[in-house]
Amino acid sequence: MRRASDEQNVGVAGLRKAGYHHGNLKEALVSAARVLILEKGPHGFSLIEAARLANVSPAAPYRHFKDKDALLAEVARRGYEKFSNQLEAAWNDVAPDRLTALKRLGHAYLEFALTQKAYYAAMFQAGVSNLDNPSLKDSVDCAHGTLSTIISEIKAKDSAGRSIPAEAILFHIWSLAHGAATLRQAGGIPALSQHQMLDLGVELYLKGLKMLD
Amino acid sequence: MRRASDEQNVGVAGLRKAGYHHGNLKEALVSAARVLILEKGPHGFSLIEAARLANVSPAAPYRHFKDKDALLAEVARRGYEKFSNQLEAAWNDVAPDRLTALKRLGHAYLEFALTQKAYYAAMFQAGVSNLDNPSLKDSVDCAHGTLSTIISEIKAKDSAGRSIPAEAILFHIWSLAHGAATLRQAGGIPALSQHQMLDLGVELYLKGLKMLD
DNA sequence: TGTACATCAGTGAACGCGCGTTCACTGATGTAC
DNA sequence: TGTACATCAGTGAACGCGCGTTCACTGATGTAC
Repeated sequence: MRRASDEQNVGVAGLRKAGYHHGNLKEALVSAARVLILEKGPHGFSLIEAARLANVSPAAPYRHFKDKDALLAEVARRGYEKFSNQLEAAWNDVAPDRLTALKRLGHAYLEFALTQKAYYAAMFQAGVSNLDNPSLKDSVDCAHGTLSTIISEIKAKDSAGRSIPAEAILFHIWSLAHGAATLRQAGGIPALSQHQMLDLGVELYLKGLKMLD
Repeated sequence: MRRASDEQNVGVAGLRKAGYHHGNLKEALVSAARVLILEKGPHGFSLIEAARLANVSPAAPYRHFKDKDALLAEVARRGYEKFSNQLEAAWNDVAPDRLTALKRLGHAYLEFALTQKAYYAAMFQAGVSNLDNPSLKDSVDCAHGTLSTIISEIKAKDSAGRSIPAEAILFHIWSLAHGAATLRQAGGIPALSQHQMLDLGVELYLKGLKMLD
């Protein structure tokens, strides 16, 4: 059987098990959770199933995670870390101007959503409740920090000369990228790929802006 | 206790129960489902809990719905109907031009997402599986039909004179509206309301277009 | 209008299920001397 | 290097829970005559 996870780089990191001790169970559980989240969504996966996928008894995960939510939160935490890094890289990539950087940012966002569906789901579909987790909160703050840095570098006005809040611009780009990410799975428009759809949207949107580099 | 449902017009339609027969159980179950979806999301609600909310035994719902998914699908079906009507009304509302109509369409979308959270969740967060349900499929098709009509009336080019696919424009507006709808619940930008955020986004986006009325 | 009866829309008890979590345990590993 | 022992990371059986669903039933309603 070909699993969806094959296309998503959700390897079986540490899924091997030699003897009584697993050796790498924490990693194996995170991998298993990603596979299951990919298949059934962040609400559909179960700790017992993750343990099964890691060839381990149902009680074993409790040596590494306080409870089911803690595992889910760990997946989300790693997602935010990776996300933050990729957005930062896209923004800092040698770009001729801020406008191009914004486009790249949008595509980096879309790329993350498409290639890291499990992380994406854990981050944005798992419900707000896991903000309780302190180490997850740190990662979210870190991602927000990255975005804040980006925001602070954006200066823009519209064609009438009114200045536009940088947060709003970032948010609009985010909306277009998030929308494009949702396009395929909701039965989309065959003529345009998701990246093309995003590109067109951002292109038109940015025409309404005057970027001050 | 003040429930979230108070703000969402999720009444207890038909929740009364006189004697042995309920009299309006189907409606009561749909209402109950909306309340529960609002509180716990489309995956978090249970048929038994809906029955409880309608003051009825756990087996009673099966006189009106084949199974749990059928109830969820009925909620989604009604959502699509209402959605379709509201979008159509917004588009057909006496508008000086297509450009204004597009803005109104975006706001109608946002308004629906904000005031009908339970329907919205059942429609767009409940997973694709319920497309199996034929009467739900009809409603989805109906909504798509409404959008198709709208699309067919849009003719636009960008500033360089290249014509832009109408579906794409609609999709970008949808993305911005959907994004704005997600804004509050994801801890947003205090300075701009959701409607203001959408307005700004659509305004800038449409500047990049030349609408041909 | 009254009665007989089919049909409808409930009841409540029961089922099997998978889940999250706990517990006493045990085997492997690492460390002090 | 060898031994004693603490600690770590597993086991597997068990628990209580709420769920979806089924079943034989029963009370209320509607209809034919």
